[in-house]
Amino acid sequence: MAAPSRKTDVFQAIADPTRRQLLSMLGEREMPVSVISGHFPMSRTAVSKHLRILADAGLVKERKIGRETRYRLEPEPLLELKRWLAYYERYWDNKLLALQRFVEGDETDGTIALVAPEEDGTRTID
Amino acid sequence: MAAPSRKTDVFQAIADPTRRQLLSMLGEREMPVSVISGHFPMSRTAVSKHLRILADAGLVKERKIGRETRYRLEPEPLLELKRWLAYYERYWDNKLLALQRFVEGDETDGTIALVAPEEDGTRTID
DNA sequence: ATTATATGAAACCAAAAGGTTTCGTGTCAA
DNA sequence: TTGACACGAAACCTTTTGGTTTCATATAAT
Repeated sequence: MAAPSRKTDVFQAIADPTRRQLLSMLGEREMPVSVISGHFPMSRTAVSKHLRILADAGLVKERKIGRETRYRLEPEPLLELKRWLAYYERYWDNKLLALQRFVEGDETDGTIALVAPEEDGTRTID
Repeated sequence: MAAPSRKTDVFQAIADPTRRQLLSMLGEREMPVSVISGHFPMSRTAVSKHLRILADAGLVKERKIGRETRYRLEPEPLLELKRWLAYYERYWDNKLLALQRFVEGDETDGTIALVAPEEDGTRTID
């Protein structure tokens, strides 16, 4: 399955505080737009647009029931974030950090040598 | 300690692909601006601005050496991201998800009941 | 049949983001 | 001391973002 190459980037999607709030809200239960938007100090339409962005990133799924559209959390894309973050776990090990800084003291030309992850966490195939 | 209430949001800071690339690059070694910008298809000034944003988020630290400024990764703020993400781990447990959806089938009024994390992952003290 | 409800689409707008070029300043090298 | 280098600040421009209001459409309720 891999990454379904979504329309909107997950990193981009969660950058907005309103959208993060939406996610936590929709994690609890599926909800229709009007109910959701009741919790925000902005128009229903604005919330609706945020929901679309989240949907484009695969972070929420919509389901039509009668005249209402209900949204619910779809956590799977967050795994990409988790993967990205996992790389940096290694820096939380202080010993490794110390070692690295020690090495830095020597080589000062700025050449890149060590291995990096997929540089930006997105599958850029070049 | 806690959250030093940084000028720029971590979520915002990592939203840009260029900045994510910068982080992975600076994780490997400390580097001066001109060397860093050599790896990007944009002006040195543009890279410099991205570095400032990262610095404002606490994700990189700068150190002046002679006429050059070297930047290095400062991974600590990523812990906020990790904390945020940790909340959603619970949804990756399929059993819990199944249970929740079952419950949803009953209560359809859209009232919020369950406990949410800090809604948007930022320390909003009100 | 008519009216009310739930929602998305469209047009619009101000502010923020991401870039550029130009300029000033501090530092190193001849 | 003169020039080259490394860098940030400032002014500027274009595109994107986050919001608004208005309108159209589908469904539900009377």
